[in-house]
Amino acid sequence: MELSNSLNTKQMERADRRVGRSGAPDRPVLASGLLPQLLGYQLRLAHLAVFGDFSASVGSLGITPGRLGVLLLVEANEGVAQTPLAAAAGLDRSTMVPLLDQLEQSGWLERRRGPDRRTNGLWLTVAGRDFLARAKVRIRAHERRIAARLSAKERAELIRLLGLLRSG
Amino acid sequence: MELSNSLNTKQMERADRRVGRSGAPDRPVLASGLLPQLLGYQLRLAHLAVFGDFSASVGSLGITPGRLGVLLLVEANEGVAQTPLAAAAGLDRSTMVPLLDQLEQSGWLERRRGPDRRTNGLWLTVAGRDFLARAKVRIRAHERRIAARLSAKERAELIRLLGLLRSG
DNA sequence: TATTGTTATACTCTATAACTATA
DNA sequence: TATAGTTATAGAGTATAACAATA
Repeated sequence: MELSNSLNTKQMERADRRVGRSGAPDRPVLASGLLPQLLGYQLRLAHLAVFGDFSASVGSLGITPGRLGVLLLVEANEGVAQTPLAAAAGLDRSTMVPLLDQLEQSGWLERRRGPDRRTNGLWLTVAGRDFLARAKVRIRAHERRIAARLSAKERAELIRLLGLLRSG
Repeated sequence: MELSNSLNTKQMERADRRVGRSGAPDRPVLASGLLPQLLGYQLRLAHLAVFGDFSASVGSLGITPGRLGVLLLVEANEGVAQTPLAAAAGLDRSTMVPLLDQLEQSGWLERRRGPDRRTNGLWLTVAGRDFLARAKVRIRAHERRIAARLSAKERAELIRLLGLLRSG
């Protein structure tokens, strides 16, 4: 899953500047050598462009893509404990602690003591639901933007090919 | 370019465990909610899988993908100064300093005083060339592995679609 | 004055190991 | 003993600001 590992604010700005919608990326004057022939490199550039747009769009709501991803996971699994949530997000459970602290401080989720009293169940607050509704508007706009040059068929084909890559 | 920002050893191992070739990824028991429908998320998973394979393959040579990328850029632009190299790699020039220190300590490149005596020209050493030759063998094997499930036509189509995404 | 490489410093994201409370 | 959450700590990768040398 690996929802975190997200760009921070500064990195978002740099990614934006480099690959954003403001026209041509400021291409290095340097030769790129072997790099452009590599599938992984092309994948990285595309990921960077898409993720940069996502970060800029979602970031202005005051959250990073990683934290938003965690919030979406909690939405889909209300009452989930921290350790399985961390596993689903591809993070260590110790890494999840301060991340959840922040989401809790923002008032978007809360920890409730579970039946097994070692665990915390995670629940969205009303504010958290409101926030997610607003975030999803941004997400939809983002999806429209990045897929603007693809037909529905091409979009589906891209997802299929990405899946093949992943299962390789 | 953004060659760095690479996975470290620990992250490589985790990525490997999660998406590697050892069979099924250990899927979270959790519902994934909105996430799987997002193009950016699918892109991220594919990138993670490919980058994990690349890291594992290249990492056993004692270098991170980010540093190897810088080495490839120097190969394609011998004599380049630090600042334009940093720009091409998407890094700050201050970030490039310790990175180049390491490559220099590994004996793969050297700084030579340029005609403008404020600058260092960067040059591969003989050992650096040898190393790159070995690394390229790994890179080719990696490309074969990740594209194993794609026909030549599909591979080309994937690159085309990724390009469309990027120029969106 | 401006630029290059450098240093000092700090921030983000992440992990491991050890602690505590519960089981 | 084992597990869940937490804390303390560390490391990788990155940036900004300020400095010395050179232009």
